[in-house]
Amino acid sequence: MAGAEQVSVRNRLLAALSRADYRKLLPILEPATLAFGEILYESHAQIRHVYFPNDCFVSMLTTVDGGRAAEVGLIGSEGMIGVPMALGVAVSPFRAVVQGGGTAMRMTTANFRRSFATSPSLKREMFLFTHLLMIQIAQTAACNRFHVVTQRMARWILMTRDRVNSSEFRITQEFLALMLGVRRVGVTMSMGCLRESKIIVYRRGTITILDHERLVEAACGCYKTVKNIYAEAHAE
Amino acid sequence: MAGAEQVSVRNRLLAALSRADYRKLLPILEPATLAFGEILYESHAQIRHVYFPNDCFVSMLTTVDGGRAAEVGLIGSEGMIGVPMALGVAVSPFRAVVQGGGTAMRMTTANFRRSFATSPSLKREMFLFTHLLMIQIAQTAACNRFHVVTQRMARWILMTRDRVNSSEFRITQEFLALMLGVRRVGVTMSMGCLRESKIIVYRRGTITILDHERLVEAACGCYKTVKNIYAEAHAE
DNA sequence: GACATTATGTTCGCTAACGAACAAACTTCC
DNA sequence: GGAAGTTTGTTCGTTAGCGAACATAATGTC
Repeated sequence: MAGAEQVSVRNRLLAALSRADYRKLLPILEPATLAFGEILYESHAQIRHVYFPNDCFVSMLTTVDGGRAAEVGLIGSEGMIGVPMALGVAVSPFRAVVQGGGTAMRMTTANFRRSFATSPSLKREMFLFTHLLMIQIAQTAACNRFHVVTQRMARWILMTRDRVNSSEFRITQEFLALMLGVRRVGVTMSMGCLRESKIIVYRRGTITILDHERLVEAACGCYKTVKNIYAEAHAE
Repeated sequence: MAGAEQVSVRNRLLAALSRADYRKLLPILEPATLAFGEILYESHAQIRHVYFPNDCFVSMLTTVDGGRAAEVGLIGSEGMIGVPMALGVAVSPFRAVVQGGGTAMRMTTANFRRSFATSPSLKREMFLFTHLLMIQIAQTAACNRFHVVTQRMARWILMTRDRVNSSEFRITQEFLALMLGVRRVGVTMSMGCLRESKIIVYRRGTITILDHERLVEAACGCYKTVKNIYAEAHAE
């Protein structure tokens, strides 16, 4: 048994559990190191583990036309990877790709099923997160419809900032373009604009936010909308 | 007590319940007639009833920038309106608008909470549907990103067809444009194309599908993708 | 230091869709 | 039968983004 004691558990979903439920989970939680680019779930594939990110974060992608993919959700320490399991489904409809490397706690689906049935606070927190993820996905749908690349990109940078909890992080334009479902040229242009306005700087795979406030202005309202809903849900 | 016996229950989620659970629900289910355009939930508003459509269907809309809205989900007799209740949340994140008038069974949130806790098959079916709705929303997000108006419109017509279960139904271009989040001009153009190709005909608020097969070809793959996932989920 | 590799920058012509405005046709209702 | 309202058709100039191709710059590797 791996034991969760070796790594500091900083997942906020786990942190919200009742003392009793958390104690029950500890022995079956094992720490896992997730590297950038690692694929946790392939689309339509069986879910083997449920992950609770500590300091890593993961993109959920949906593919269309058998090839092109777009990000529909971004999950960090506020949530979990494997939401379908909470709904009794052991197949992931999305591809889950590690976006920022780091550690996570994980447990097998078998262990998860047992704990889930007997841990009321785990149930409650996971359902709440499922609800929030659904809102995030829906907002992304509307966002994709109405907002221009610069706005969507600014939103993505902000969402990522919140999850790495740092105003500097590594990301290439190519990769960012993949997430947003646009050409790399579009990202180059948009990032050029933000740089010219001294809102961000970047060089070869690293972005640094200079002016958080103006970045929020540059982003569409979807950023604030979703962030507020997440915040309200945990204020109650 | 209204009693569900007066209206034939044709909701397929209810139909999938165990005999015992269904019996428990019958006395608290009341029939409701829903008219086109009726708003079941306003965004961020309290959920008072959960609805199980018999022959009506309902759009879930997300707004951005405090005004413009886009449809993120379409729900008919295969599902329910009020998914957040299954996740323990009594506030609807979306606006729910009746798209096609008809009847539905409904129950109050208080009654729902009681039944939900004691009806395993209701739980199972509602979680499954929550999962499916999430997939539909995510697919819409990617669809909005990649596909042109004609494809998205064709997809919408097909999805609606499946829910009214008829190749002819009433819808104005103006309204369709609102759902897709595009200008009415765009819908006029796209529908003109489909008419020219003899795939559909229409006149003042009524669409008729002439060639179902070619309409599927004109639509993006998102239609088939989601439809197959729904079908597989109920084949198990 | 030379070289391959990766990341970013720039250009081209083209198309889908935008906002705005107006015209025409069909219904409804008095 | 005429007026008002609703639905559909068409046009205008403008813009964001597309696909493709190529140029430059930074980094790692032997």
